[in-house]
Amino acid sequence: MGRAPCCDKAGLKKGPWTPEEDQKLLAFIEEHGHGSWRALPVKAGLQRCGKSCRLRWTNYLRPDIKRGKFSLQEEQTIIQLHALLGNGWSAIATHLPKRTDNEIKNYWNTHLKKRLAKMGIDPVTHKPKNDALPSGDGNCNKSAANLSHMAQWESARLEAEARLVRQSKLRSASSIQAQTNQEFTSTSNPAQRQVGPTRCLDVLKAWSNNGAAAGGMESPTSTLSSAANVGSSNFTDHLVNNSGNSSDLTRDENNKSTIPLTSSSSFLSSSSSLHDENASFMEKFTDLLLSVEQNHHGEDESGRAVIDGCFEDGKNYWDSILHLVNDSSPSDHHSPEF
DNA sequence: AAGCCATGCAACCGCGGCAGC
DNA sequence: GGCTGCCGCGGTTGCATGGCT
Repeated sequence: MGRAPCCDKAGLKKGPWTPEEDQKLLAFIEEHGHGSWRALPVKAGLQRCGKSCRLRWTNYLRPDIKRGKFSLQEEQTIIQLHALLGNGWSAIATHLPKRTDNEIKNYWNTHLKKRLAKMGIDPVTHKPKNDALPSGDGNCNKSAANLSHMAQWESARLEAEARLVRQSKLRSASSIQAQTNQEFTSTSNPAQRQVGPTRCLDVLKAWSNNGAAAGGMESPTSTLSSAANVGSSNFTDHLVNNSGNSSDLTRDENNKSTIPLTSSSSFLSSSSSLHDENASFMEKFTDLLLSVEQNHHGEDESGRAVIDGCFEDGKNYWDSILHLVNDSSPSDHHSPEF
């Protein structure tokens, strides 16, 4: 079964794009916008299928694309968002301005996945590979359940935001030629502007404040599947109560769940000092990443030694991050309230 | 210098979701 | 409500490049 290939017609070119083709595509989109991708190749005089044109535009020709090496902050954001969203590259990409989902996906597969593996962390679950987490007491499990519930919320919210971004882009597509450069370079999309790379740290801080640092905290994704089994908890009650009025909530038709869309302002209380705390956190997490990076090309064993140093006494990946959060937070008064 | 291998990245492919009819 | 076509996403492939032997 399956759909017939969109461009199986003879005469349609495949493979690498030539500068001439790029120029044609660019010129056409700048003048007319892309409109229907299906019809674009003919109008633009290109012997390509619409799909190929869309891909070339979104992944390469778009003026807002930032190329080159990923910064450590971007890496951290990717890792953290991947822990929440899994392989939701488009959703992750909405939180990394100027990066495409394809680029992020490639970077994950070629760099970050390997690095996490080298750190002894399963890149899929973001848990230590030979994880032998103690079952802990009831409180610990409860905290884990609460926090995983939170992670589920955050994950759903991020996806909803990503969806809004996509819809917004669709709406603006028709007028793209009038604002091409400005729109893409300034990230005028409100949803996209709201969501800075540091927002994911809110979740980490929340985990921290919910006793995760007490040890044995699982990664969000690792518990997502079980989160649905968690009943209404104090935490989630607070979450709903504190999420502002009902206008802050929107119904996500795909996820069939109610999701706070006003970003961290409603989901987690944020304060100006959070940025400072994040900066401090980032510095320490950067050191952690760098220590791995510096051994990236070295022997596995030497690299492992550094990793062991970073994760001594069996503390897992998330504990380390959470400890960094704690250490970076001189006062938890500014932390999310629940 | 040549061959081999690993890596990175651009591009393709197939599928699912959604909207219009 | 079912069908069809389009778009976008995620997985995968294949080529280019650089490093090593």
